[in-house]
Amino acid sequence: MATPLPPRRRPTMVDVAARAGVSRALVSLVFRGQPGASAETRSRVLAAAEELGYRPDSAARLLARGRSRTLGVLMTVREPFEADLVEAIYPEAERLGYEVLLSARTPGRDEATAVEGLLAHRCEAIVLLGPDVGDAFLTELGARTVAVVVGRAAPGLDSVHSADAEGVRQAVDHLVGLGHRDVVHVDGGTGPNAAARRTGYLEAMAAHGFGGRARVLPGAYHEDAGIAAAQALLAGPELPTAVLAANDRCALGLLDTLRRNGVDVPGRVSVVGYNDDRLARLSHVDLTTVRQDAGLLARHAVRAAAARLDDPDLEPGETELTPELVVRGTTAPPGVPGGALAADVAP
Amino acid sequence: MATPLPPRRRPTMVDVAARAGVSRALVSLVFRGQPGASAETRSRVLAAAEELGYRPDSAARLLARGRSRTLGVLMTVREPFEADLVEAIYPEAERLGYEVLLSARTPGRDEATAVEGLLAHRCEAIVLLGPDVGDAFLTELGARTVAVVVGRAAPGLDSVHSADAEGVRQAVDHLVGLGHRDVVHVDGGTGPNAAARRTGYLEAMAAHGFGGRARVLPGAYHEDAGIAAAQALLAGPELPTAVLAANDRCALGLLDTLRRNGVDVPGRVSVVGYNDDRLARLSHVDLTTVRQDAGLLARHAVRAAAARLDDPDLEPGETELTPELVVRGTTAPPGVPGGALAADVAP
DNA sequence: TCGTGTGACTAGAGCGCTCTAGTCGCTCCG
DNA sequence: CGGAGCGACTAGAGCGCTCTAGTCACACGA
Repeated sequence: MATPLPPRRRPTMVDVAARAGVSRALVSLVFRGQPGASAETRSRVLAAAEELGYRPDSAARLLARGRSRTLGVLMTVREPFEADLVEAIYPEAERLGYEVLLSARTPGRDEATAVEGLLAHRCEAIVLLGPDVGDAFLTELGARTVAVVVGRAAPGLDSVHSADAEGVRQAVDHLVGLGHRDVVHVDGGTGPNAAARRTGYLEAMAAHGFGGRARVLPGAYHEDAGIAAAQALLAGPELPTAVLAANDRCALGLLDTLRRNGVDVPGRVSVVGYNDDRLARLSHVDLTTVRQDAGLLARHAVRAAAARLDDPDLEPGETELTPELVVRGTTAPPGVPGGALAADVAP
Repeated sequence: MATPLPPRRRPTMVDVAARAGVSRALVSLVFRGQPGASAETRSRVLAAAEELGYRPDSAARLLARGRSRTLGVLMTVREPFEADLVEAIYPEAERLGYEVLLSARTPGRDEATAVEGLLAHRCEAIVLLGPDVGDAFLTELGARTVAVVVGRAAPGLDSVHSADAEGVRQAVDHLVGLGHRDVVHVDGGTGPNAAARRTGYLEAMAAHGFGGRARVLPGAYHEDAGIAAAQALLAGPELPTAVLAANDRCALGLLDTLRRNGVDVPGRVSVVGYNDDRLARLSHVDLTTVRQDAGLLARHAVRAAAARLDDPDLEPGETELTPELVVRGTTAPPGVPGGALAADVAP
């Protein structure tokens, strides 16, 4: 008995109800998993739905229900750390009974457009990933809907981020503990959190009594900045024994350029990144870095959104998670051949 | 005259209509940009909407309109090539008047779930990125909705992909042109398109009269496979002078491992990737690779979806784009010190 | 015998839009 | 002067659901 496919029309509840010989309301009931239908009827409805290839229309469902129970996520394709976040958002949202809609910010599509799309789809809350969202934009958005920012502090909004100064301090402690004295920081420029990381570095150096040796190189949150910084270091009078990069991508550029120029890492120079994104963990990179736990950040963000949704009068809060240093293969005590090699490399 | 914000309720057309002193229908008309409203009324409506912070609810709009004009995109966060595709899909979709909804396949969220979400949101067509979608899944999906697969051929569905054998041939031609005789292929294992690339390689080698020297190493589409292949080569009796990797990620692992073991690339061994994703283009990678034009693939995919939507009776078609070799810094003529170095490296 | 539960089911009013089929005043023409 | 034509606007049905307020049959205790 082949299913008589209606022309092209997508089957609705009415079709299922007719086929199962029950009312529309009963079908709705079954699909919402509510009590009130006998086991026998329930399975008959389900079978009818299956035969027709019926699936509930979430537009209609959204409309009829007051709430959409949908979370919008603003992301950047291509940022490995955000990918980690997205992966972690899905399960937590599901656990709390929310659907997730993704919208990407790209070079040709700004945040406003991306968010507009999410809002039009009735997202109850927006989770903004990545710190490169404008401040003015944020406050305006916060006034209009529930918004949670992941990766940086946001005044007047819910935000989840890690304690950057603390993370940097751990990295400096680790390097100093290994015996390093000349630790250079390649910073994140004007990027968000860059100031916090920079300050954290300076303070940590001072705390160890190396305030005078602290040295900050201008950088940014991408590979090219790392490459440029490495070239600057190679051209300088003497290589430091350790470099603390603004983030993992910057560290990667740095690492690669140093090695290509015959500098042994970690033998001659130790390198530390920040974020612990997937790239850092790859076996051929094996970067010592400061981990921001993407899973934890994501869970907190989703919960914050849900909490605000449950109680709109809740004060927006800032959640600061403690980052954790992950020691891998790019750090070691300053090498014995250090001085000699430095001389070799320096002009 | 402050806007008297209603408790929390999102404003609707009725609110706007009341404020502007017109009917609901007129507001709808204005928002759809249809003729039939005087310029004066139009701006009055727009002003009222602005004051109330009204934005049309796309769930309701979707429901009322027959069509959703929404394209669903199934993607994998974290695959650089897919990021390129997504970035290119947005503008083309907008050009054709479609919205885009993203849904990610993650380790904990399979394709079926991701697609289900898109379908529930009334996407008219689904664009599936990345070739790791199951075949059975595809045919079932194709029967249910308009689906376009990007990155591989798909029987009975619209698909857009590049001519893999041709791309590989270009790579082999390039290497042979440089003087290489011993070109090894690290393949993509059972991965999609891997067979096509493998065959392309074997045929190209044969065409140059080197069929007997052709050598395929088992691999996969990720960095670890490249690392393993490099280790196998290093452990072997003699290094080839060139390696053609299954894709860029594989090439990256290969590249890194070779260099770490003191093998000069491209001096001693040339390496070629496949895809030309962003990573390959980074200045510190600078990989010679076969480009699949993400922008072109994306545009074709979106257009194919739109075309099928306009005319459901259209035969599904396979679009094959010609890939193009991009010569960068990882290929060079086989080095003079080749033989000697090979002996050095071999045990 | 009647209430009074209770479990299984249904009727019908929305949700916020779109869209068809109007109505209402005008101007213009024969 | 009557109506055709037109621009500006409105009424109201309907999209596919959810949800409240039922109805109906049946068992059970007093």
